[in-house]
Amino acid sequence: MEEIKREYENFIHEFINQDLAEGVYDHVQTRFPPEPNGYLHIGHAKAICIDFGTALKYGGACNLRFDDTNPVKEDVEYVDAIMRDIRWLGFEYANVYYASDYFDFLYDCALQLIRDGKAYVCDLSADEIRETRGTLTQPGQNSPYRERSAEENLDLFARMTAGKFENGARVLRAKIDMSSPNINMRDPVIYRIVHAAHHRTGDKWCVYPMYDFTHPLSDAREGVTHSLCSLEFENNRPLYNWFLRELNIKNPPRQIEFARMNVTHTLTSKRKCLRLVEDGIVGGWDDPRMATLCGLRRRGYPPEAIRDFCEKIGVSKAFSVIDYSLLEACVRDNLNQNAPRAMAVLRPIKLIVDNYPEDQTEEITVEVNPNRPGDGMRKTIFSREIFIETDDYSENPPKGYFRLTPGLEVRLKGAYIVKCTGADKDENGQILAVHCAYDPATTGGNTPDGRKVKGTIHWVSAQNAADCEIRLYSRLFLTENPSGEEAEEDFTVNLNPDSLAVLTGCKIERQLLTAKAGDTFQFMRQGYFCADPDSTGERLVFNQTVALKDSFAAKK
RNA sequence: UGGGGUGUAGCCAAGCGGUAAGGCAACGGACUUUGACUCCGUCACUCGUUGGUUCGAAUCCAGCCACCCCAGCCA
Repeated sequence: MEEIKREYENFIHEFINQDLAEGVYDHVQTRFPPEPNGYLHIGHAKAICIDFGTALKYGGACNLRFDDTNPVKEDVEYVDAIMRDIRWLGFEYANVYYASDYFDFLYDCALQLIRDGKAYVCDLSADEIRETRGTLTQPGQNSPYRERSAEENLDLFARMTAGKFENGARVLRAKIDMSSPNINMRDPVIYRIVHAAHHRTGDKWCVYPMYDFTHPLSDAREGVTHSLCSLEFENNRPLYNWFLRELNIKNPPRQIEFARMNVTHTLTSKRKCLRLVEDGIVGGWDDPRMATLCGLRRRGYPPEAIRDFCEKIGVSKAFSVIDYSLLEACVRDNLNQNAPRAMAVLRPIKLIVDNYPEDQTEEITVEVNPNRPGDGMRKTIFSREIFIETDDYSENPPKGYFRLTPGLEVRLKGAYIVKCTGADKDENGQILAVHCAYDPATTGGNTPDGRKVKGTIHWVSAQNAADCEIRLYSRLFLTENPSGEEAEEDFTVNLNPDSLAVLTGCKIERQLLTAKAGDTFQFMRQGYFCADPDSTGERLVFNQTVALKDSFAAKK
């Protein structure tokens, strides 16, 4: 246990440990500060795990704070979704705050800056401000309005606030240094006029504070000690500290940056995701192909697996793109341990057990999850006609093939040992059905005589199938990589009430899944199925297949 | 180009002057009532690069190279 803890030590903890040791802080408080302008995705999961995980590690609190300072982009739809997704991921926020709750406080701070001669109202247009900001190599020029008196600034700012001016007519700027090599310090805008209703404050305001001004002061007001954010804000840190210093904030929070997460084949750009939704390319933000947390949830990804993933990728400042296979490994690992099993047949072919009475059926039992004996057994029906995978029968098997082939035996999982006796074909040589004979002495697939049966295949009773719909995704990613597969295919599936399924018309073989008639499934890449928790309330899933097929193919 | 960052295996990532952890992927092999799972083994004489300091450098110093971020009245 101790070793595991040590493994997750990272540079953020080093900073915090030092702060604690030096008495800079006597506790730790963090925050997760999303802007409610979109859904949380896998990339946010890392930030959430770091923000909440760090608080947890030090016994402190982590609050959720909505950075809602730009009314034109934000919406309550997103705040609700964000809260839901964080809870689903498994984290409890101590409080929910909104930057908009601090508008009065922030306004007072702005007034203070003006009185102190550290902020001024600037009449330059957006274009003029850009032109006088200078470039990467050239310093900017002071605004002609930079030396206005505090009185004039106060009056102007009051009129801005009173709605006397149009959008963009004037802004409030911090008076710092137009020649700073850090462009963020060149008299940044801290308030702008936006005549738009805010999703929480309505029409109360028509001036809104900018991020750079809002963030440090919100952190300070909440008592945040360590403000963890991603690398692109490193350039903003001097500004973050400037506001705290100029406003004489005691016990100022400290900003620490870490590299954000990128995952191969995964699209996390808010803008692009929004377009996919708006253009109807996907069914919504929670479409299983989306990398949003709610999309992953509908894929059947357990939240524990996502947290495990975030721990495994570590925390550093190096720009990284994590291979998707790591995420999948975490999901597989979790599912393999916890998911109930079932048999399903994709691309079915009929297997007729000739010596089994036509009117007979019997109940067989199989473990729910071989890794968890405590989960008990499940029942399913065996009958004379069953479906098996087309690929599990071969007339001219390659070397090393140990599934069904004429003259040889194979075990039907949980049922009987059968020997293949031949197959029916149509005039074109297409196989219509495979025939076999079962050994009544091998109930449950046991071999009382001790004989070795190398192959075991899954199957499903042909009689008890009921129709239902299945949506099948041959690839769960939407990707920017043109070589990435994006196909979505719809299939019809037959499910019987006893957790046996026959899936017809799809390309994937050998799956294990749990199902009830009427369930909806998503196929998730090659490897596992998942029930849609929204429709069934239960997560299913797991399999092994394609990996099996691949390794088999590789051996040939 | 000014400033701020980052470079350790195919992908992440430890390492903090004493001779390159771990995970994913890959590849061998064993086991198996699903060829999955599980298990065992292999996988960096070398840390972007060139020099320097040192008995000793991935770790310290200098130069160079590559990539990322900043010129929103976005966050």
